[in-house]
Amino acid sequence: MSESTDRSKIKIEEAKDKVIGAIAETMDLYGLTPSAANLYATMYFKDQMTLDEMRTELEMSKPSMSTSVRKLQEIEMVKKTFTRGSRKHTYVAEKNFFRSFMVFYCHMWEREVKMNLEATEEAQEDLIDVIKDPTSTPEIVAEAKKYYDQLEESKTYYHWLTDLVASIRSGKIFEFLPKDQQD
Amino acid sequence: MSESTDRSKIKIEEAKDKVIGAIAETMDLYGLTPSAANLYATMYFKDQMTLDEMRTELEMSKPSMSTSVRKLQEIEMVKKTFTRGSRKHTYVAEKNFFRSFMVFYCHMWEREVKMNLEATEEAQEDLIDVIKDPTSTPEIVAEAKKYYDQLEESKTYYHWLTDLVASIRSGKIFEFLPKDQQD
DNA sequence: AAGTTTGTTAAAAATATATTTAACGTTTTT
DNA sequence: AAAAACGTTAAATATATTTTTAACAAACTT
Repeated sequence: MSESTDRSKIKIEEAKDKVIGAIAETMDLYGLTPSAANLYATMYFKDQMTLDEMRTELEMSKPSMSTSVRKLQEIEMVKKTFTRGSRKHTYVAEKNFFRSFMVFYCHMWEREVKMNLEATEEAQEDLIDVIKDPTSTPEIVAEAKKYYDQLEESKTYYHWLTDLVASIRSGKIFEFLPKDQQD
Repeated sequence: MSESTDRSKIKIEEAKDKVIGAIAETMDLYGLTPSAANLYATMYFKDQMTLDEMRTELEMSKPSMSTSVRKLQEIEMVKKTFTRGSRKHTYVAEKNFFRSFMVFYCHMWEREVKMNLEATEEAQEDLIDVIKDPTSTPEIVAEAKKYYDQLEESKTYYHWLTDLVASIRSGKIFEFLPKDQQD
């Protein structure tokens, strides 16, 4: 193998590594552990990988790869694939960033809406009790009303988030914001 | 002060605490420290607060409040307000979730686009060098092309994210997804 | 059936992050 | 000018998270 071939191979690796670094840093910011972030970024340039290949490539322990890949499966950044012949499990990275975006943010936002809306509505019920209570002083009632209104107002946001999730899931958002707009 | 007044006050506090807990947990998931998350959620129900009030309310150290409030200012969840008379600084929480959404995600997505697009374009230049290099073997060229095309494809996503940020910043997204849609 | 291979679980070690205590520098009050 | 108030920085402590090593269980091979 010639030296210039070596140089080209090294240059390809360097090119990949630049992108791997950027993707991993981004994933890290999205709350993945460094090992899961690096793993996903590495898999982004591979067809498929086994646990042992991951361990070799990232020079990390097998349990670390095992937990990382499971976490990535949970958030649907990686899927298990059936490979006949080999006993080893093989995994494939999701390479469509639109799909990753959809799964990641929709999941996050739905959780947020559910949790906060439930708390908000329970709180509003409590506040209504206080407002209706004939023994409450006018000051107390006024305070309860103030918070009730603030919470009512905030619900607009949660409803909007719900709509946003729906429009992403259905793909309708791409009618408004097309995918192929240039620069 | 009567007992039923006490009961009402307690009920109001409970109502607030439910929402505070939910907001704080969400913020936590968004990468804030517990202390900053709790602080923001607490401030959500207050007109304004000084550092000492924060310390008393959350029963935490002053430096902890100081760092937390600075972090919250950075991401524009809290603003410093001028209060005449008092030497103490006063802070106000952003109560419009739409604005918080805009600032938080636009910042995050712009960072992601800048970072990943830069890395992608640098990588593509390297790959073009390899492809153009007359000493590269056909196999090497084919490999370089494969990665080049994969990167080119991914740019569609970054362009779309850029458009999404623009439509949120400009408010145009609300023409497509109105704020006041009911349930 | 004994011995491998593969992947996971559990405990331990390593690392990173969050929070507090103590010290400092400014500004203000007396 | 000395003392107090306020906020921040730096070092130390506490806590949580991540990763590894070691032990295990299940499936397969011989």
